[in-house]
Amino acid sequence: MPEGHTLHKLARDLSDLFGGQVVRVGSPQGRFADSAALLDGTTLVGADAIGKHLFVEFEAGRFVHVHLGLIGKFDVYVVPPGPPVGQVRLRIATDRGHADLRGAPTCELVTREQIDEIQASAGPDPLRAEQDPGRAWAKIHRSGRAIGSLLMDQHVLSGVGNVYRAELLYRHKLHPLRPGNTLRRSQWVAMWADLVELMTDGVRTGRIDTVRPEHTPEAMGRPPRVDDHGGEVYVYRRSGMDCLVCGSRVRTAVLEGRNLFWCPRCQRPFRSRAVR
DNA sequence: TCAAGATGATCAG
DNA sequence: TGATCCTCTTGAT
Repeated sequence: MPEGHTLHKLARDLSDLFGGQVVRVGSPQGRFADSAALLDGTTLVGADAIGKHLFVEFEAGRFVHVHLGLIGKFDVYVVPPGPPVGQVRLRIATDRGHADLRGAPTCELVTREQIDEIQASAGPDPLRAEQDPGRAWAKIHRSGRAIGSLLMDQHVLSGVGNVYRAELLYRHKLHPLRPGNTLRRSQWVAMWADLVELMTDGVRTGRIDTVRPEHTPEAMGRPPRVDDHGGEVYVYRRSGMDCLVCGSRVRTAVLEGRNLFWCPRCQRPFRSRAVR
């Protein structure tokens, strides 16, 4: 589930397990073998995330940059390592635990300067302190692009993926195809505050829950359900199912190659009254 | 056993 | 806009 909260939780877990420790670093699959050899037996300083980018810092100013893409996984285990299972690109290990990276399109050694470049081009990240949501607003309110597209653009906003996009738009009663330049600043301020709260919760729990207590199936007198991505949501991957609030069929479409989900009644075009 | 699909991003045309 | 990369799971055959 590689949205921003996943990477921030990973950074925290890696720092907790390996921070300040001399670690063994390897690449069982072999594609990161040369770089891993440089890091093997050195001290892992800590890890940090910027949006969907993860940076693991080692001594001597060496950083591993990981991007999980659509299918990558970085699993952290608090048990000593056993034989690698599957295509493990990168393994970090001590006698206390290990972490295995699989499927990531990006796993590379980078310098501090390269990290600064990535950070400079990234939009504000709701999960980092002292971020300026006004930088995102400056792009949104000048753009005729769909808000559903702008929210996913990592140069506009860092860390939001398909699930948070669908759910944030639902919670703010915004149709995903509504142009960014038709939004009011007050709407964006509320959306940013909501993102900070939802994503912070996601880091804590490791899942995406967006349904307000008054809208849970239990509160609405409906049978409980389980979403297969491990979280309680309003519309994401619920196409053809009934909206939890109004009962309309949730719709789906493809926007810029990605699946879009919305409720046609709760999220009418050019209306913005909040669900709350 | 095989193909499709998945919570991303980049590049060529 | 479509192709490509990366891996694993699920469902169809």
